[in-house]
Amino acid sequence: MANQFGDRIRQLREKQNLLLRQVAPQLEMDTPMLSKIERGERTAKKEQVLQFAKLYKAEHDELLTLWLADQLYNVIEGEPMADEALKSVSKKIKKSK
Amino acid sequence: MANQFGDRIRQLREKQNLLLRQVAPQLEMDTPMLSKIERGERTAKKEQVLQFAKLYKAEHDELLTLWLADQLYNVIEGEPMADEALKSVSKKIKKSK
DNA sequence: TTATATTTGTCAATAGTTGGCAAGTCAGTA
DNA sequence: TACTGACTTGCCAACTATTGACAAATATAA
Repeated sequence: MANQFGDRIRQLREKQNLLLRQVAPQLEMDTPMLSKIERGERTAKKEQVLQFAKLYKAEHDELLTLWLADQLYNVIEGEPMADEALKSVSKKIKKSK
Repeated sequence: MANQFGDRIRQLREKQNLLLRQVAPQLEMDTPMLSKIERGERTAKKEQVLQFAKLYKAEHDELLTLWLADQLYNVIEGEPMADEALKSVSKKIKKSK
């Protein structure tokens, strides 16, 4: 499973010398839950991505991109046609702009 | 919602002059269910994509790509960072090959 | 050991999905 | 106006997945 988001928020937390138990309450979750999110065992919800960004003074866009990428990866993981499908969606998006 | 897959299998069915009630039983589903899949109200499961391909003598790869693209689209629909996320996943995939 | 940090396991509650039926619409025909 | 055939809509019970929370286990350091 992909976990770019979790890896990043762990990195941010450690860089700021914060403990799980210090951060978790600020996101209204318990310590085990935050641990799971950082390790990719659970996924953060979208609103929480924003909260993480604020808390760590990180770019919301960066975290959101990682979070989205993880979800996309879960869809196409192991799929032989993954590349084609990704291209097709990219095209579709560009048109809709 | 994206429905490239549904549009395509409807197109295939109509091209071959088949009725919902003729096709549905071959996929072990009822007529309303097939109608819903074609209109994108429900999503086919992966095994069914293969069955559709056989039934309509279509390329499995083509249908699978459309089916995947629909799912990807649902993840990034309306997301401002969609493009970045898609690119990031494409890169990641190429590396893992 | 003891204390602190993190991870693991489990579970009930909740939310989401599935398959199927009954009833509905719609178009064409008599 | 009915009738028929093709498709769609609405609904719901059964099933599956996800959630949040807790206790307990493990790890790390003094």
